[in-house]
Amino acid sequence: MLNFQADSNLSADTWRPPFSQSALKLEKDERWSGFPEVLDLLRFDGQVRQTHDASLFRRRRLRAGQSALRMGQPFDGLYVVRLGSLKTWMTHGDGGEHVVAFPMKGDLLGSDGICQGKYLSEVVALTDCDLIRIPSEKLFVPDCGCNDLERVAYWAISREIVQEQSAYALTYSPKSEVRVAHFLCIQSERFAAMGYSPSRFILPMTRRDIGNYLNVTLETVSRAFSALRRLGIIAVDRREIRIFSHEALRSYGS
Amino acid sequence: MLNFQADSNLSADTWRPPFSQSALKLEKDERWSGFPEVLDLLRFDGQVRQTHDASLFRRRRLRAGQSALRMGQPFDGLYVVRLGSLKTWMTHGDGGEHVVAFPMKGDLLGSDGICQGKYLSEVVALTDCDLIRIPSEKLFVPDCGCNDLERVAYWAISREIVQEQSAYALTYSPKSEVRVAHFLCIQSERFAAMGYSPSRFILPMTRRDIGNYLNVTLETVSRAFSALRRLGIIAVDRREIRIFSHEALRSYGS
DNA sequence: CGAACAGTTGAGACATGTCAATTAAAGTGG
DNA sequence: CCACTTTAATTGACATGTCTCAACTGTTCG
Repeated sequence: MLNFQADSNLSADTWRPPFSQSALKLEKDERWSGFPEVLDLLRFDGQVRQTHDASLFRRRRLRAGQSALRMGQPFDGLYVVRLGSLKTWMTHGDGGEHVVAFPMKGDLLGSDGICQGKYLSEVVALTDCDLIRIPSEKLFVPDCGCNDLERVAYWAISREIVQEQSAYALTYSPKSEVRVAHFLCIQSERFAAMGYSPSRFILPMTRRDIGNYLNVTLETVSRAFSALRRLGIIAVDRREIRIFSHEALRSYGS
Repeated sequence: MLNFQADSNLSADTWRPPFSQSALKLEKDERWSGFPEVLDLLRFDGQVRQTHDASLFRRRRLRAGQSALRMGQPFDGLYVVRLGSLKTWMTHGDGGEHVVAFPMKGDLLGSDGICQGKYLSEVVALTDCDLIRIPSEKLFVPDCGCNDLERVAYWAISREIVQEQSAYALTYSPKSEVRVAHFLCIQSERFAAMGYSPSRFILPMTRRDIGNYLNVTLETVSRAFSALRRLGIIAVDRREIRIFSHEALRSYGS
């Protein structure tokens, strides 16, 4: 029986939805983040002139289900995810909705709002979230452009492009099972990049969201999970995923 | 018989692959572009401090089939397409390739190279092309960040994000015919944005490229074209497309 | 406790992929 | 300039993968 039982204990580094109990209260007084924390969250590896920048950025907390950004809303800044998982989606003109990303800790929100001065996608919190707001006033300083923050922000935006291209390439596979396997690989890598276990994590999104993201139906996602489970590559229990062979998952279908 | 005959004359504003005869020779001496031309190409609608910026940017010409950017190559700047059509693709790890964009006049190339210092996708010219190089020296000036160019570049990068999201949403449709119809809509709009006819143009890419881009086989693309032709919505002759009803094309499948 | 939702699984319909044949166009070399 | 090859594109027949519809279970939430 490969299926992972929900009642067994999760290890300390297993990712789980944050603030599920009352973690929010524990840091009630920490409502600001500094520039170094932003750099750390973004995993910025370049050089900045003044690491002693004393700028403080206001945090914004969201309950699961709340909107972080609304489509059409005027651009008022970028957000860095400090904690939590979100879902970015666009309406497809004719009413159809399409999930385009699942932002997590360290990801940037709102970068699509710069060019038209308004956000062009909707971002909703899947779990309780903690965001750091980088207001447009600090981004676009007209008097002096000598601004480390601006440089870092644009570096992060370039990274967004890469991530989107990767995500786009994700949907390029003839078979849905391969797409799902690849999706799990990417999720695993992202959890690893955040410092959590790459072999055991809880997906914050529904099967329907995954299917929408991968352009298959939720039933197909479920069947793909079951197929991978039968092969002994993963274990599935609701939204909890355990990966037994990253190699098999990565090379699945090729 | 709706099928458009190849031997009939194309109107002046119908887009056709540039430099097909000897247009290159005509502007042999124009090897530089100024800042205003870059702004115009990018269709930048914001404010810049000094429109009298005398910066000149070197152009780079490519023959059809030549690479504009190679994956892994160190980042040395961004490029703005002045003329021509290109194809951006990524290798998918296991050898599979995926077309992620079809850049055209006014589009930005190389924005995925900033965050890791090397280009992460391959860009190849589908037609003869003329690019404007914006070197990284001019983009990242360490001594004084009061740089309009940098601001415009990042604005354009934000637009890239939006375009990619739209392209990603493109693949979200249950049926392949809908995807192909939507693809033609987008192409039409892009030709219109460049000042060409939205109702009559020549696709620069093969059916295989389109299929790869939309994640269907080339036969399915061909069948979708034929289906739309039989409905009287479009006419197809090789790579030349005529659109008889933009409305029908846009709302197809919904 | 009942309602709503998330998820799994099955059966059948249908769309798309695969394989193959054909045509037209474009490039190649004598 | 003409055979020759290669490539792009269309179309058909068939196999197969995915969607649709449906039933059922377990969980969550009021």
